[in-house]
Order: sequence, then structure tokens, then C-alpha cells
Amino acid sequence: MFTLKKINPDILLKDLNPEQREAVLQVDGPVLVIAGAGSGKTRVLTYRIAYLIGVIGVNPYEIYAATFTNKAAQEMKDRIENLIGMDISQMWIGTFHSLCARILRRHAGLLGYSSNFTIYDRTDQKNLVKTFLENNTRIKPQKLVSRISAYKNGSYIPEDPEELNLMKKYEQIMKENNALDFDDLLLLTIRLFEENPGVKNYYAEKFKYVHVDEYQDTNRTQYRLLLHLSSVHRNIFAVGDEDQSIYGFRGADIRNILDFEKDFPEAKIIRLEQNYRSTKNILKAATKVIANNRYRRGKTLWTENPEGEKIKLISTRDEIEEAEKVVQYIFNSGRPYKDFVILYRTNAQSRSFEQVLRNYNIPYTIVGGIKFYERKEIKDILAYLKILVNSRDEVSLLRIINVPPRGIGKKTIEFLRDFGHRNNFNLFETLQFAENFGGIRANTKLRMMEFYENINFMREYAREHNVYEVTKKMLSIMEYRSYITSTFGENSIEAESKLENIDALLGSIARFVEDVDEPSVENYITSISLLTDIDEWDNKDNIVTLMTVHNAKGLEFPVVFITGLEETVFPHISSFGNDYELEEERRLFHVALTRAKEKVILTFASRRSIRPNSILSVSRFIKEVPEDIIEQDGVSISFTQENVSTVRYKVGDNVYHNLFGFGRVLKVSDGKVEIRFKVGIKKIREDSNKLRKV
DNA sequence: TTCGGAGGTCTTTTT
DNA sequence: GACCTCCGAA
Repeated sequence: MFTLKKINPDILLKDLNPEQREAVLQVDGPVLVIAGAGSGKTRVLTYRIAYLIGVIGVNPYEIYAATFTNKAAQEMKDRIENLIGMDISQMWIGTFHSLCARILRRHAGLLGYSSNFTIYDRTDQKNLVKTFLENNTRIKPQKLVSRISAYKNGSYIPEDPEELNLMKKYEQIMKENNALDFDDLLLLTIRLFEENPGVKNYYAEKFKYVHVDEYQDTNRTQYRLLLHLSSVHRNIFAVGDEDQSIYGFRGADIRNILDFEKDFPEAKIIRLEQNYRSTKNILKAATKVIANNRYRRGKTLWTENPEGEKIKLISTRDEIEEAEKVVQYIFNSGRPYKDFVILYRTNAQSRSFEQVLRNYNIPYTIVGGIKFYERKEIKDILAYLKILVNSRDEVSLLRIINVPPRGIGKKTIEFLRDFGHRNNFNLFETLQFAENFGGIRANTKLRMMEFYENINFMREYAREHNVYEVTKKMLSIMEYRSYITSTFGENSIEAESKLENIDALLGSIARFVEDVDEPSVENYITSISLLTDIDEWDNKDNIVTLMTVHNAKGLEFPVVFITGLEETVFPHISSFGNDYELEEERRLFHVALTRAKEKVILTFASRRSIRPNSILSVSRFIKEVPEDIIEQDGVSISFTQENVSTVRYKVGDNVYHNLFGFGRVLKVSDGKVEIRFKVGIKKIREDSNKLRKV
């Protein structure tokens, strides 16, 4: 039971400026804190919760705080415990998705799911869709999955009847698989609340104080969830900054900030405008840039920090030179590696930096991108674990039913599914009848039976053992390691790295077992399904960090490189012609700038291999930084260049193709070029990155 | 029927 | 470089 131990409020309040203090002390009723970058919003949130628990005496169990990542949740929790010197493990803090998963596990039955449901990520969704899209050429899996998601978060309404049918089919299979996607977690929680007022009231009663961090990036569904959660006590505390809203593509909606005052007319609005993070020059750049946005209310950030160095601008020929200059800068700086972050707009841009960092032997880490948990071997092992928890999870089953190869190929699987459909068994259950199947090779049948029995054995085993023991046993029963060595070669680099990954996975599972009260397979699977990119980032080591600007939200670094500042890259080409999206790109650039404490280095490359036939022009965002605080390095950039120029092919041009070598253009028509090579005549996309003029 | 290799296409951001 | 499809070998 929670024991009250009051602490002296002055201990907390002395660390805060007047506005921050006002926000902390405003404990009753709705509060909206508009907090500019670096103005101490996390501090306000942390101190407020510490104040509620330590001074007012609120039970941690009655508090919910929505954070943007699990890592942020953990850090906030630690800081609060340090401030007030008591255990607050009973407090509910985490992402919306973790909150919903937790609630849904308790009440899944009310919605017709069972509580061991599996959470599908984008790849799982895509795999599921593929099982019924088959040869549909009109609608591609990726497209359908993103449409489904857009539909669920309210940013898309399907009109095409075929698409609508496919969506229904998706929902039906998801339910059969006892699986939920990320959007379902939120939507079903809302449905749970709306269909079961008793359940909703339970949580609305329980959470006397509701907090939201990064409020500008909540979507409509999350907003509705907040309304439900705070419907009894109406103590809702939201912290956000419209200039840092960068998740519009995921349904984040500025209306949430505007409607807040409508839904809570008694709301207290507090603005935090003093920046504690950056130098005057950095802040000046950020302020000038964001002033070009029209869809904003506007605020004036100021700082007492020193003026600092100018913003450095490095211009280069191509991405290799860009990476080299960046890495040389780090190498010659004399600063610890951990002071640096290299930011980029798209994950693909990390490659050149990685290469050069390796050449220089500089340790680095990449956040996101090709994620650890998305590597094939890791996904395979996790699929094995998921099947133990929820054998109806067909996506996971299909992933491993023939890995390592057991002779269960396409035809056999078709047979199994057909049999299952006719007799009302799910795919896993059909395996037990393998013996009686006609027209299937005896050896295949035998291996199907063996597979079925092994999985059943492991399910029993998992009742008595923790995830670590289960995973080890599973690897040995399935002979997964020898499968790796035999397919990739005993001592190949590939096999070695895969085996290393498996060991790394085992290591992290072992840590999970140590940290958690109930280290079951089920709990492990849930926890990793909800991990965010940043959660996996370890910022303790002295190494350089690389990540997308999106992932850098909420973080700060002494030195920040913002790379790839060209039109079509940053701002990204997809935002052209859409004011709203262009402004989001600008907010993204603004977020990037305001991550820096001491120094910002902008880089520009006039050529990039993704657009091999274009000379890229300088990003408009560079031109929006006042010239008097920029210091140029390399070829100086004329600030009046035109837009992208695409090289067009004409008949008779001599070209070079990476695979086919030299050739001559025969014909150009609708985006394709017909070329005669030594190997014959080929049709190539005009913007193929393997093709260039010579 | 399964499996592996070859060649072609595509890549914005993420819980 | 990841993923898809197509094709030929076992």
C-alpha cells in the first residue's frame, strides 16, 4: 500500500522559473502548456507529478502520463523517484499504445478477442494482406496496408468497393488470428469504453490526474481516449508545441490543441518561452525559419545563453563527400563522439555515413532504419515464440512453418489451408491431421507431424519456464543455428553476423528475465511489440549517433549535423505542392535545429545517387537561415539557384547502365527508355538509378 | 514440388 | 540493399 510521506514543496519549486512554477502548482482542472523547444517541458511534467505525489499526497496509482516513447517514460519515472525519494512503480506511464495494450489484455473478452492476442506490426500486416491479395495487380500490399491504417486513424475514406471489400477481409482474418494492429489498440480501447460504460468509468475514476507529453503529435483517436480517461475528474495536463508537430502523416492533428480550449473552456493556458538549451545564434536561426509558417499561432522564444558560434554550412559534390566532411569534422574536433548526432530526413541516407565512419574506425550507432527486431533471423525466432502464445497467429506460423526448410512449400500450404477452411480448423490445427492427407509426400507428412508435436511440446514447456529457457530450448529443438550455418556457409560473414544477432537477442532476453516480475513468453512478446526505435538506443557509450529527424524529437546534443539539405530531399519531394505538408517539413527542420545546444552544421550535396540524373538545388530551408549567422565552407553556395533539373534522354544519347554497360537510346516513351546494349535491347525506367548519360 | 539464383523494382517520416 | 517474380535444377 502507498504510504504518504510529504516533502517540502520548496525543494521542488526552487528549480523552476515563474511560468514553470505556475504550471506545476495548477493541479486542479485542465491545463494546456504551450512549451517552445528547450523550454523545460519535460522538467515541468516531471516536477508536477513529483509535486502531486510528494506534496499533495496523490497515490501514484491514480496518475496516468502519456509519453512519446517507453524510454521517455522510464527516464521520467526515474527522475520523479529521485526527486521525491519514493517508489512510484504503481504509476501508469508509457505510450498510448502500451496503455491500451494493458487495458485490452484485461478486457479482451468483452470485445470478442482473447487476452493472448498478438500485436502485428507493419511487416506482419503486409504479410497477412499478401495471403489474400494473391495476384491482384491493381492493389499492392503496401498500399492496402497504409490505406487501412489511414482509414483507421480517420485520414482516409475508402470509396473503391474492391478496396472496401479487401479491408473487410483483412479485419475478418485479423480476428481469426486473434491479432491487433497498432491502430486497433487505440480504436478497440475506445470501443471498449464506449460499449462498456462500467469499464470506462473504472478507469476514469481511477485516473485522477492525466498527463500528455508531446501533445501536438496526438491523433484524433488518442484525443478521444484522453477525453474518456479524464471524463470524471477533468484533471488533464497537456504539454505541446505546435511548431514541433511532425507526425501529420500518422494522423497527428493540430485541432487537438485548438479543440482543447473548446472541450475544456475552463482550461488554463500557460506558455513557456525561455529556452535553456541552445545558443542565441541557434535560437535565432530556428525562430527565423519557423516564422515562414502560416499555420501557427506564433510565439517568441528567448534565451540567456551566450551567442555561440555561427551555423556552419558545408556544401559538397555528392553524398560520399558529404559523409567524408562530416566524419572529418568529428574526427578533428577533439570532442567526445557522444557529443554528435547526424540527422537526416530519410533512413536510406544513413548508408554513406556508415561507410565512412567505418573507414575512420569511429564507433557509431544507428537508431531505427533496419531495426534489430526486423532482421530475418530475429523475426523468425520471435515468430516461434509468438506461436506458443497464440497459435491462431497465422502470419507468424506461415513465417516459420518451413524455416528451417521442412519440405512444406507453397502447394502443401495451399492444401493445408484448404483443408482448414473446409473443416473449420486454423492452420496450426490442420497439421495434426497430416498423416491422413492424400497426395502429399510421406516425408513431408512426417515432418509436419514432427513440427506440430514440437510446437505443442514447447507450449507445455513454456508454462513452466521463462522466455530465456524457452528460447534456448526452441533454438535447439528446431536446429535453427545449424540451419543458418548450412544455408550461409560454415564460416561466412553472413552466418557469423546472424549467429551474433541471435546471441544478442538471447542476451536481451536474459536481461528481460532479470528485470521483470513475471518473465513469461507472453510478457516478453508484448513488451517488444511495443518498443519504439528510440527505446533501443543506448546513449551511455561514447559513440556517434545517427538517426532521422523524427527520431530525434525530444532529444538534445551538443553538436548537431543536419544533412541532405537539398530540395526534394529535405524538404522531401512528396511535400511539394501542398502547403500543409511543406510546413510540416519546415517544422521538422525546426525540430532538427533546436536539438542543438552549441553547434549546428548544415550539409548540402549537389548530387545524390537516389536522383542520379538531377543536379539538386539548395534546400529553401538553408536560405531561410539569416545569412549573417552562417559561415560557409567548401564551394560557396549561391543563394539563388533554381529548382531541380532532371536530365531527359533523347534518341541517340549514349548511356551507361550499372549492369548492362554502355548503350545507345533507341526510343523514349512514357517514362521508359529503350536502349540497345551489347547484351540486347532493354527497357529501363527513365529515372532508374542504375542509368546515366555519358 | 521445392529451392536457389538472377534480374528487376522501389525507398518519407513511425507507434 | 531489401523484396519481388521468374526460371531452371534437383
